[in-house]
Amino acid sequence: MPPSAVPDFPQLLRDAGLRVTRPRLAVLDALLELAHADTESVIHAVRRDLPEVSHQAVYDSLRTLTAAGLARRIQPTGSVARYEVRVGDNHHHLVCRSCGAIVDVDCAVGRVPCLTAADDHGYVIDEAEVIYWGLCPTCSAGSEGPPPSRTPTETGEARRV
Amino acid sequence: MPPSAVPDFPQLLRDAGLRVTRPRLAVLDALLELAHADTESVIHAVRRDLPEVSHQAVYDSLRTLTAAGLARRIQPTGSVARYEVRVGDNHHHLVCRSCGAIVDVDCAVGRVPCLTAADDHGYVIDEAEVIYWGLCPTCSAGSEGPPPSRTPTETGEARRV
DNA sequence: GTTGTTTCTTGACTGGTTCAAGAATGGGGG
DNA sequence: CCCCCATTCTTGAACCAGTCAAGAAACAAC
Repeated sequence: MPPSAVPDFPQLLRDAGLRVTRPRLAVLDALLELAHADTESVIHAVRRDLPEVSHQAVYDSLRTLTAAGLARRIQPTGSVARYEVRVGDNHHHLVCRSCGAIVDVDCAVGRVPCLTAADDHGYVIDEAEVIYWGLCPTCSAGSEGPPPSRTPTETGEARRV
Repeated sequence: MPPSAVPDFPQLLRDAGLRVTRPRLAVLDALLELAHADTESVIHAVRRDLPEVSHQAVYDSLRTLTAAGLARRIQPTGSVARYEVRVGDNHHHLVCRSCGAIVDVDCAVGRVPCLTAADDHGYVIDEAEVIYWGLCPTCSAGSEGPPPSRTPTETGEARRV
């Protein structure tokens, strides 16, 4: 993918066999802008362009885009569903136990990391999802108590792995 | 840990500074028996021993045990919360996209897999959680349609990684 | 045994997500 | 360029895992 090129969303939708609708384009724009947005954030962003879209349209679009592989849905334990546009690289996520902030991290080992499980139990594996848990710089600095901007996600003491 | 030894749950609770109550012991027994049980399954299992426990007691116990590190909570995207007793090894999970079945897999690479992120972004990382997604033998055999025993977790075509 | 704190019971409630019926819209064929 | 039909969106209600709150019961130290 050319660096910092704006994706041709209408074409991507057509390639996936989906209709090109304004809600879907607005949702894709919102995902591109927001990074790890929950559904509510997406709804708000979409309504800046299209004030009249229903929340249901956003839910439907997110589901359709996810099923088509244009978006990716993640849901760290204790969090609501979050979405991101699916870019070509296989990156993973780093989640703060205290404030829930999420950042992307590249694969630890080359391009395809722990993809091969030690024993596949007969499963046909198509994806390895990795979530690193810890404390973000802000939360680990003021140990314990800096006011979380989000609902603390099952706050617990950090455990050794 | 001695192989196939029954854990001394009362002692484990005391060591964690928790009171030894019958609901908690029953929850631990249920987790040991069930493996990746959702809350409803735990409630049913617990009520075989203690018919009168409230669902709230189970929720509280699961939260407390998780916070104390005696249990582990996982929540694959699209699924409800599931719990397992926390054993010493650092294993991961293999989830069927179609029927939601979950099995354990050992670490891919030695004992600590992709634990070290390529860039920690200043986070203090304490755990790496790996979920492999795919189709279980049953679901991949009858391609598409064998009646899922559970709610299909956001069924989508298998994607390449 | 007594006492004080933690935990459990009961019952109501929340909020993210889904369901359902009908209106609107996108896009290929005429 | 317009028509038509399947797909998609709007509206409004419902669902359900999980949480909150107040009082009763149980655990554990003395």
